[in-house]
Amino acid sequence: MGDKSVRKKQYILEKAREVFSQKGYKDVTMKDIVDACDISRGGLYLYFESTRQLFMEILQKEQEGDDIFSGKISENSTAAEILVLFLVEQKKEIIRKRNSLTKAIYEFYFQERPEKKEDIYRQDYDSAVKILQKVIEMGVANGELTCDKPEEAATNIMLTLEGLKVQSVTIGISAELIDKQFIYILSTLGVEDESDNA
Amino acid sequence: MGDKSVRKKQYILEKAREVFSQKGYKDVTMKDIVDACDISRGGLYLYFESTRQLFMEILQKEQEGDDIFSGKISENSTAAEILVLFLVEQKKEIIRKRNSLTKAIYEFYFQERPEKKEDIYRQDYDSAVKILQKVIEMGVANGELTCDKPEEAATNIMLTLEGLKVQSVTIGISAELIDKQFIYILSTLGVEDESDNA
Amino acid sequence: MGDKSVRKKQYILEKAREVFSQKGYKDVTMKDIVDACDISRGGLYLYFESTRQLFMEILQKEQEGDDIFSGKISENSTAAEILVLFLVEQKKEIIRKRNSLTKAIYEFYFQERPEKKEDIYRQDYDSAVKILQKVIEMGVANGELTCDKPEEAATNIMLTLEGLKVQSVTIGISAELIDKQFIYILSTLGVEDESDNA
Amino acid sequence: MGDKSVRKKQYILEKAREVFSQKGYKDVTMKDIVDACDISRGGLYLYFESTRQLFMEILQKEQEGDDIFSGKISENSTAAEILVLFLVEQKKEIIRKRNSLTKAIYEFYFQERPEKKEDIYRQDYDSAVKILQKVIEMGVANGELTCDKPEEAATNIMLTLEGLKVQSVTIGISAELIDKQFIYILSTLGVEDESDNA
DNA sequence: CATGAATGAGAGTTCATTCAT
DNA sequence: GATGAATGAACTCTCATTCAT
Repeated sequence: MGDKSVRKKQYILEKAREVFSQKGYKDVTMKDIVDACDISRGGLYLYFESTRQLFMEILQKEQEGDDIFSGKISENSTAAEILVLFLVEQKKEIIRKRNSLTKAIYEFYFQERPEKKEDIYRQDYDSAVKILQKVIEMGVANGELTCDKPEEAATNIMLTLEGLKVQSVTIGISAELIDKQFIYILSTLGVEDESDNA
Repeated sequence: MGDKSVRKKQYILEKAREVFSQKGYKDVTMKDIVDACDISRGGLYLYFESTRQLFMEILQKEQEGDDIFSGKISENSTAAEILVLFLVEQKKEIIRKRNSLTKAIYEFYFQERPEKKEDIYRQDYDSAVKILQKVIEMGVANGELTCDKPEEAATNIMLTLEGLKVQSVTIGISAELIDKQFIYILSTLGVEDESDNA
Repeated sequence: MGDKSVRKKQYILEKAREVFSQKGYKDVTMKDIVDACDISRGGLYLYFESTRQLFMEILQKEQEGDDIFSGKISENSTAAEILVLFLVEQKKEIIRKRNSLTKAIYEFYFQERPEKKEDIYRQDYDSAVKILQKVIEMGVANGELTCDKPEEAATNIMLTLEGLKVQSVTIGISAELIDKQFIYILSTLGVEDESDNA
Repeated sequence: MGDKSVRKKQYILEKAREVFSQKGYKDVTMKDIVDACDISRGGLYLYFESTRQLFMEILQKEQEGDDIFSGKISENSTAAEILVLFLVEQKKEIIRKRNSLTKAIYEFYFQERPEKKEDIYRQDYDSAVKILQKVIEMGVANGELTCDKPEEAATNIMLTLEGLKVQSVTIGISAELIDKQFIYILSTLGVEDESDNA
């Protein structure tokens, strides 16, 4: 029955994900999950012992599914193209209301800081900064981009994205504002806007 | 007793502020406030009907006390000087652990979006963007700064700050990183670093 | 309201005592107490945080009410008379079914060993042994009793009583058996039986 | 499979015995047994329907294994020798922490009084009293011992042992105290101490 | 025989909120 | 105004017991 068990666990994780995306992290109770899954109180505890564990496993799955730079990057992509692809991907993430864990993730991190090893979110962030830095350095090397401080530039992009994410779940944000910011970021790197990024 | 009443209300708000700065928003219970103020359960309800109301009044007071650009700006200050002053002020805000409502504010905004009129935080944000924009435009006008898109630049500064704030309460952040970002931001506006910002 | 509060606490302790005397220690739940007192779930927690605390306070009260040697001992009482008085008192204690905490006390001590200071039961036991020893020594001194080892004799009396108590709550015991044992104990101390002890 | 079945049942009983000796009676859950035996939840129920049934069967086995007077008694043993042998055996029983069911047995008997026929513990007790009485009478007959009331003396020995057992699982007891009591008991029967009983 | 997933009752505990004093 | 005792809803977690496989 291990097979069935695994499927049920996945099922619970999916349903729980919906709950977290609707209610954030702190308000979610085991009862919410139980109701969403239509299983018994005790049944849930067979698979997960707390909302914390549930959430951490959801984050885990989330990251596994994600490829921070979608596979569409070809060998011949220019640095600017890669940056644009990355930003477009991020925009989708920021925009979507339904199914977004953004709020829940923040609430989770406000409350507890996981061990370094388990801290998937942080790992993702750090690796994204590094990759961006590489891309910028590459762009500078072949004359595409202008930038004195690739590391700071990369960090700045990530912080701006973080700011956008937060605003999207607090005071709200428009797609246009995101676009404008992306164009601005690219302009500080010497990339001039020729077309839309939507 | 109106006078006594007012003083008591202020007293409660002060004590409650401490509680919120320690525990964030969602974890705070009316009991926490009662304990912190050393008043009776029923007594608290005479002044405030919920933690929500308490928090909103704290935010209100907070804004009244704040002057986003500290009064130190003289008539002769250059645009760059004003920007630096502003950023230094923000850094203090981000760094301080004690007495910071940052986490509580985020948690509050995750949960409820107040009416526009009451939405002090948003109003502050909007006005800060406008002022920054003005300062940048001024700097561009007198040749101090270089910037094609003052509005986007101003917004970008605020978003970067937002990003820094969030990180300070999630994965943590170092004073150096903040400094580097400030220098980077100024450099994108054509201000070259000649000295420390600490 | 401190007065009312105190009275309510006493009321709860009384009702709880009944519950413990009926159900022993381990089976008693906070809900049992709540039901017995006809108060609300939360109400009980205002006074006691656990069945353990309840039970310990009951033991405390119990001991305060008890005087191990009832006040009836006159100046002229002989050692044998004192012993008989003591044993008769113990018999009452062992016999009574209703209102006896014997079972609960054992269950409590099986589970947790309180700090020495809080360990009222043990203190009582130790002091009883010492007093018995003194009485026996007194009796030996004035030729009433015969005993080479007063300390061991005193301990033996207490252990026999302990044995009787345990049997009374396990396999059961008859009043006659208790009497016979008392007579036997006295006879080992050289006191001959002239009358009944019931 | 009857054979296999029997072996499995015995296996469960052994493991369960360990659990009871560690946790007493009341705290033991079917889950504890399942975990200790490393079998399935349902599997356990095929053999035993409750912890009660388990415990009673353990007691049964226990008694079958026990011979209250170890086989070492020769034809020529004196009454005093037999008594000492018996007491030494009891001391071992009282002292050992590991594998002792003492606490569990008391908890069991506090909760339920089995039918006379099933009441192994009581049967053991009664037969021990009778045997002790016989031994004492024998000792008196051949001048070894002095005792007017052999039945009460036998009962007293058993009650003292009961008291020692209880104390060993409540407030604790030292080996020396046990020795002293044994010497005292023997002395009341006219047996003088010449050597150690350890 | 054997498994182990599933159920649901019930215990412990905390809190917002009310209300007699 | 002010108190704090009282209530009851809601949440977490554990277990005995059942049942499809």
